[in-house]
Amino acid sequence: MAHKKPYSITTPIYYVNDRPHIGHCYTTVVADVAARFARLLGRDTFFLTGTDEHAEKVVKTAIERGHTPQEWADINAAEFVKAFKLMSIDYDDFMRTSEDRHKGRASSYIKALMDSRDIYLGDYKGWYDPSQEEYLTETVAKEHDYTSPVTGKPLEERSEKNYFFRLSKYEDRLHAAIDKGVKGEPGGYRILPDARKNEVLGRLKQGLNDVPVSRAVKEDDADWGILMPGDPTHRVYVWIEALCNYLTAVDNTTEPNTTETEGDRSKYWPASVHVMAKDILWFHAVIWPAMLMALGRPLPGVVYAHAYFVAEGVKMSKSLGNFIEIDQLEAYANWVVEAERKQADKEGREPRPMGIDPVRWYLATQGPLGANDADFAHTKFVEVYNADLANGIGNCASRVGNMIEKYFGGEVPDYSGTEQVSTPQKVCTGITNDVLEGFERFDLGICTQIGVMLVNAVDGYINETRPFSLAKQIDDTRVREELSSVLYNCAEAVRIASLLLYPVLPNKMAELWRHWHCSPLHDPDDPNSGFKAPLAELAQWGGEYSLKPGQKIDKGAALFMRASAEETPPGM
RNA sequence: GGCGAGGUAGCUCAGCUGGUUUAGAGCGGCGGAUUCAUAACCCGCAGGUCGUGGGUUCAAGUCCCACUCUCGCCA
Repeated sequence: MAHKKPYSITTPIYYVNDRPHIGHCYTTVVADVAARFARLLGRDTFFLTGTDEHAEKVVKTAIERGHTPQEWADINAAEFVKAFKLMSIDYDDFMRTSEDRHKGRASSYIKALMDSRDIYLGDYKGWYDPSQEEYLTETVAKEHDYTSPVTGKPLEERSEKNYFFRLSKYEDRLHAAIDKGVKGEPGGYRILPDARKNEVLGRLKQGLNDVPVSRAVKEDDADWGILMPGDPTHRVYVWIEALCNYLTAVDNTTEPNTTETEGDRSKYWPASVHVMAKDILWFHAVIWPAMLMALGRPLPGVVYAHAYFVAEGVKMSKSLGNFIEIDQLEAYANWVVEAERKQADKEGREPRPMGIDPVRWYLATQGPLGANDADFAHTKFVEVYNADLANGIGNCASRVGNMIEKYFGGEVPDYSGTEQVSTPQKVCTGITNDVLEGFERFDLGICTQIGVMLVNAVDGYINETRPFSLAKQIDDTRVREELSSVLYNCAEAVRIASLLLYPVLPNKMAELWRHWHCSPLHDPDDPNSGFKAPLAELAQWGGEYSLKPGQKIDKGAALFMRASAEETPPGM
């Protein structure tokens, strides 16, 4: 098989002092959607996320709160775990940089770089921003009147011995690798989207300077973070240590050896894709590949830097305090729309909240995957929810299920009377390849669009064939046969569409499969339980996993009830 | 300040190397048809000087110049 190659994807590890917000969630949802597509395609998949914990500020905050750094990190890391659970993120590992496995292996990489003289001791003079734990260039420092551009607190002028990474040495090789990436040649890596690649190329042209990778340990330093191997007077900078997490998570045959519990993960390197927000592109597109070159490790396949979400048209910032935090996304998940309330009342059941899938849908389909920022706005959320989910896939599944229930007692009709290939079936052919192609380009949008397109095709087909009119003459054998095949075609096409929509809507599609008794999951109740077969087989029209004539289909409650922008979701 | 991207229907955007269109799609809006469905689905419409002003050309969103605005990266 052509695609048996393992697929591994990473998000950045998130700064543990942050509160999870839409930005973290977006990056992680994007990676999750890709990972789910990969698994759906039958790839052996590894999806890594985690938290970046060794910052000086973590120590500071911990002390303020009366915790040890580790306790404080534990508390906050748990918040990310919780947030990602809420978002239905199905990661394979959550790396925390305070874990031994990370510290041990990261140290060994640093040591290796020192041994190869890629890291050397030099002098560094500059303006240091303690709140951000970084040095600023003279111009930037001056511009901000020698105060922190972020917090406004005074900068410290520091001069110190520092270890440097010999980034300059890799200039040509980086350029070559990026070029190869563009051409799709082996040994290269791709920076996406193109606009970002051009930025990197442009900046590369200006030449590369070696970068400091350590700071001197202070008298009162808490023992937090990794010390420079062989030099306890220096501590490894957080960012360089953090980058190492991508490797430490899978390089698990080296010390501390964790293969016993994790299995050998070496097959998951290099990462297929590193996903991140644009602010840390440089680290991932230049410094990290250079480090890998220095370490003699293969380079990642794709470095993908998305743009930002803005809130209601306004850029999110600490000063405005307008970050869309996880609680707000949770409020959407808990939102019980008016229509659902009414419907539940009519049916005498408990009204159900919309769940997290619509939020995932919005993030995945409206998000800033390109170079431009995207907006998270309530009215737009409702519009997209209604258009794509309620009126689209939800309504389509509903009308098909309803007709099968109404005309055939809920049993999938027999379609054997047809010789012709129906429109929906035609639309379904080649779909697996289209998805595969889109996936290779990391074009997640195309992958889900194909599912939407299929749903549209079914809606159009229903209007053309008018099964509801045929049903009026259902006693006529020939009409009944035609009706049977029409509805079979609809249902089978919806089933195939649902497979393609699963990566974004795992919970809702699992729900649909339960109702239709056609779950391709190992455990129909667990959207994360894995597929019985790869998409190529699952999506085969009338194949092994298809809907079978005579099998039961339950209409079930509507997947997505229409919302109104007039309503206000809870928590807002 | 340097480098780069871009300004196309209310919104989000397609329009590759100039002449298949009377400049397109999705969403919203408006009208119609229909009833299996969640006032849903389907169909039609919406009259946008393709940022501004020049130029090249038989022919320019599609090339060139200037201007203007927005944005990204860097310093």
